[in-house]
Order: sequence, then structure tokens, then C-alpha cells
Amino acid sequence: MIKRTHTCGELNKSNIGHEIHLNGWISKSRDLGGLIFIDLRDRYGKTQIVFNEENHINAFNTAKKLGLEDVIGIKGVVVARPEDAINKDIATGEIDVEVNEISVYNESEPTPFDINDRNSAMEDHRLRYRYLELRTEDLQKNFVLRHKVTQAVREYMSDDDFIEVETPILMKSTPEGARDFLVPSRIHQGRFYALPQSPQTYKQLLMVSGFDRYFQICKCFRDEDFRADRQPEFTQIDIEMSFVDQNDIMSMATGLVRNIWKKAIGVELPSEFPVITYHDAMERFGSDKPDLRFGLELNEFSDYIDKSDFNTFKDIIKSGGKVKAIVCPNANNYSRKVIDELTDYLKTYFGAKGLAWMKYVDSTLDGGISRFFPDQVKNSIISDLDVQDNSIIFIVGDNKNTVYSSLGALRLKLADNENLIDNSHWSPLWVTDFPLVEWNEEKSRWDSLHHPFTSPDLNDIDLFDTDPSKINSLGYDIVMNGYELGGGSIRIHDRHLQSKVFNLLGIDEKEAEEKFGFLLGAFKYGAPPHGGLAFGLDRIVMLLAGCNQIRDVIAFPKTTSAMSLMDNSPSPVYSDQLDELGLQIKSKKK
RNA sequence: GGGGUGGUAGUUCAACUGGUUAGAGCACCUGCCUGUCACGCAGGAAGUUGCGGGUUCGAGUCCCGUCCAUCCCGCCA
Repeated sequence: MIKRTHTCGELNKSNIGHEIHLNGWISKSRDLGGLIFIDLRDRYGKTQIVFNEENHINAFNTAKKLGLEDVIGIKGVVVARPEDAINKDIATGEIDVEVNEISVYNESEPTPFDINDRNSAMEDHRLRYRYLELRTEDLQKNFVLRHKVTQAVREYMSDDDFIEVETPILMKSTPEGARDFLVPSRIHQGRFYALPQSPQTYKQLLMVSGFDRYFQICKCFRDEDFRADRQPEFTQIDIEMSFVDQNDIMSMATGLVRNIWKKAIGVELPSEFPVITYHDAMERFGSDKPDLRFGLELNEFSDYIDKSDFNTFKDIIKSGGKVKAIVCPNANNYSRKVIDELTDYLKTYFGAKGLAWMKYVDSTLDGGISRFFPDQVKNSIISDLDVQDNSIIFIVGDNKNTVYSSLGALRLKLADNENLIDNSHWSPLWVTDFPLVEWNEEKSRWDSLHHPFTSPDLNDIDLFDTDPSKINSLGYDIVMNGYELGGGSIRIHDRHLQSKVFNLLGIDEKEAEEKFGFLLGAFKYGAPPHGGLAFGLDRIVMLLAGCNQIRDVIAFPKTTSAMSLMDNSPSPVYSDQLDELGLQIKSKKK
């Protein structure tokens, strides 16, 4: 083998005259007859190597037969390019390597798509040949970035006295929350492990063990339906601390995020991130993960409805609903057709019953539902909401959640339409004061908003018996540009409080003992006050890389139906394997 | 579980209102070419139109079913 003395990204004028060796893949070849130019590529860059019929006939004849993506090693001499042949676009563009010896390690069949152009094939095709897609410059960049992020995390955490502890991948199944991936036990037939949805209980136990400051970069598994930013297995940066309050955790995590952004992409984030309550986030942005890179805030509109003749909305308010409005510029962009499309979008996806509107053009509030408002009320709307000329006001009235979700979605869509989002801008924030529980209509019970170990605000204990919906939790989410980067909470470390919460959630003592007995047991023996949070690593890298799908930063991702197209998993297994596990497959339901 | 979009040569796409032998770029094969870098020129091979049914004289095109991919809603403590 010809071992490389340099990579394909580093030779330049200073190497002229040197005898060097390179290894790499053939990225492009240009055969001019007696002269062949080849772009040789490795993960560091590309170097143009030249085969000349007159100088080195053996190497030349070998090169004649080469195809794209063949892997070769060469020996040659670095030479300056003629003045008019210099390529300023690449780092190695001032030199060539004149090849005098070549060794072909592996010839490539024609590749299923063009390695120089990642978009030269559809995604399912690229996923089938993921190892080739990973050869593309785009993806190589993403994984270098991902490495920088994990390095930045380990450096920051380690410098701050955190230690990384691994927790089990085979653990106890707890049917709360997401659906578990189950693993059958051979030794204990009929029993199952679950893959962790997160190391939540383990990290709390590590606090009881006195580890004080723990972190881990670990895989988590959730068997739910998938999206552009959700995979069945994903990576969390998992963190837990003892003897701290919410502010301690938030300031540590702010520092971590700042360090990641600085080390990975050289961006200085502000030393403190804005903090907004869950209630305000929903009221102002219709989302618990608002994108603060632009305005278009939601405005309260009920007062104007009260003074109008618009009975539909009046009735909604009477029955406990809400009416809110967004003021959007460039009313001239919103023809009847466009408005209808927006309406359909909100109806289809967010359960809105309609989308009301009025336009403010030439100092007149007109069109849509404007005729229901007396002039005086129109004037208040214009001044209160600071409506500029050529604006359109979109109004939704419905139950609280529908108003939030539909106007929250409309806000994002309008920002996109109006090009209001500065993609070079980073806008982090904390969202705090989440409700502890929410009412599950379907199952007629209270569900945790975060998880059952989240501490309620101790000032709200009285509300357990009066109005559980008003109990705040000591939970917090960190949000960047409209994506949830992570979240966490102060945990309950007191058995009695934990029982109280279980009780509220309808988990009786027997069930609690069965599911979480090991954790409750640990709390008998000196559990320190503790809390923590977890970040979605994939999502962080996705944002830093400027991608909008998480698959672009996971080396071997699965499809939205949780298939691995490359190795065809999940796949059937031999009946022997099932027998050993004591399992039998039911015939598929039709 | 529900909705949208897509599936045609190795690949990316085209093919009007259902109508001749389903076309083009890149890749591939053959030949020519000593300064290319999207090299150029000449020629060639390459198709179960995702799959299964149906309507029709005739289906890539229309209808029904199904599979796959993707985006979204539900779901994701």
C-alpha cells in the first residue's frame, strides 16, 4: 500500500517540488487524451492529480481505466500550475500533483447517485446507500460539527465538576409517557426489559448515591410516530445536580449552550437568555416554544368583540372561549384566495372553525368582519394594536387551546410568507412556570405535563385539593428559534410529596410501588434536593448545521415508519429465536 | 389513527385532453482529444412507468385497492 504523507486538503505552493503520497477517492476525472486530470478526494479536501502519457506511461495507462469513486494511492511530485490554470475556488488550487506511480485499492461500480451532489437522488434511495451519502461533503460537514458539539459538552461539563456515568439500556418498562420499546428476556421467559425513554430514574438515583453532578450523552428510545425532527432513537445530553435551585440549573445550562454555540460555530450568545412564563408564551405567541426572531404577537381581542355586533365570537367568549388577533403587514398580499388557503390550513390541522379578518388600507378598516364594529371601536383597535397602513388583522375565536395552536401556527406561516425571519439570528429563551398537570379529557384524569417526578411549586400545595390545573411546576424548557432544545425540572425528593403527586395523577400506592418502588425506596435513605434537565443533542446539531431534518445529523437514521432502509430492519427472526424467548407471533390483523 | 405531496432508464426529470416505437441531462460503454476543473466532440447501450385489479378499441395518463418515501395533525410523561 502507498501510505499517504499528506491529506487531499493540505498541499499548497509551499510543497512545490516535494515528493508526496496521497490516498483518496476519485471524485471527478477529465480525460484530455494524452493528459488526465483527476480530483482526488478525502474528508479533508480535494487535490488535482495529473497523469501524463509522455512522462509516466504505466501510471497513465492505469489511470485511463479508472472510474468515479475508485480508491487509489499515488506517489507524485507537487508542481505549480500554469498561471492561467490556477483554481482560486479551492485551497489546493494553485498546485497539481504529477503522478509517477499509482496503486488501485478498490474499484467502484457506478454509484447509485452522484457523490458530488447529495440532491442527485431521492431520500429513500440515499438512505438505502447511506454509507455513500455519508461520503458527500454536506454530511461529512454535519458529522464534524456533531463531534465538535459533543466535545464542547464534555469539556464544559467536566470543567464544571460533572462526571459522566453510563446507565443501563435494558431497564424496567414504565407505561407512562411514550410507548416503550420492549426487549424480551430469554432467561426469564414472559418478562421484558424496556429501552430507556430517558435515564430519568437512574439519574435521580445517582443523586441519592451522592454523585452530586452527573451528565451523560446517551441514546433514548420512544416508540411513537415520527417527524422531520423525531426519530425512534435519539441522543440526549442528560444532566442532574444536587443541592441546587431552578436558577442554578438554568444558569449552568445557559453556560453550556453558550459554550456549544461558541465552540461549534463561533457564535457568542448573550450571557443571559430571556425568561418568559408558560402563560405569557401561550398568550403572546400561541406556543410553549416561541420563535422570538420576529414579532407578529397575538393580541387580546375580546374587549372589541364585546362592543361589536359579531355574535359568533360573543357566544364563544360567553362559553369560556377566547378571541385573539394577529396584525400582519402587506395586506395586499392577502387576496380572498390566499385567505381561504390559510383558513383551510387552520381548519385542517388545528381544528379552527374559521379565520376572521379585516384589512386596514388607506386609513380605513374594511372588509371581512369589519362591518360588525362601530367606528369608535375600529379606532381603538387601530390605535391599541398599533395597526399600520396596509395591514391585515387575522382573528380566531375558539376554545383556548384551539386559539393558541391555530394562531401560533398562523404566526409562523405569516412570518415565513412575509420573510420576517433572519436566518443568521439566534434567539434563545427559557420558558418557566409550566402547569404541573393537564386534564386528559379522553381518560378523565390529570396527566403530568413533564413527568411525575417534577416538583410542584411548594407555594401551590393548597391547590391540590381545590384547582390542580393552577398548580405551577418547577419545570423549565430552553428554546432556540422556535425549537425546544431541552427541558427539565426540580424533582421531588420527599416521599410524602411524591405520594401526593401520584395520588393526583391517579396512581395508587400499589401501582406506585410496583412501577417506581425502587426510586421511592431510595428516597428513604437520605435523598438530596435535586434537579436537572436534558437536551436533544440531534436537534441542537440540526440547528447549528442549518438543516431542517434530524436525519441529516444522525449517521444511520430510520425513516418516518421507523425502517432502516439500509439493512432492512426491523426484520423477521427465525422461529428458533422465538422459541428460546417463549414468544409466538399472532397473525397480522386485517 | 387522519390529511397533503411524490413513486417513469443506474439517477434526476419530461411525456398536453387517454392515442405512433415512453424522451432529455448526468452516470455508464466505445472511439477521438496534452491544461482541464460542469472539459469538449462523435457514437452506443439502457424501461415490469412501485405493485394488484378495473374501465376502454387503446392506460404512464382515468377509477379502486395496496406498498414505500416524505411533510403535517393526533401522539411524543
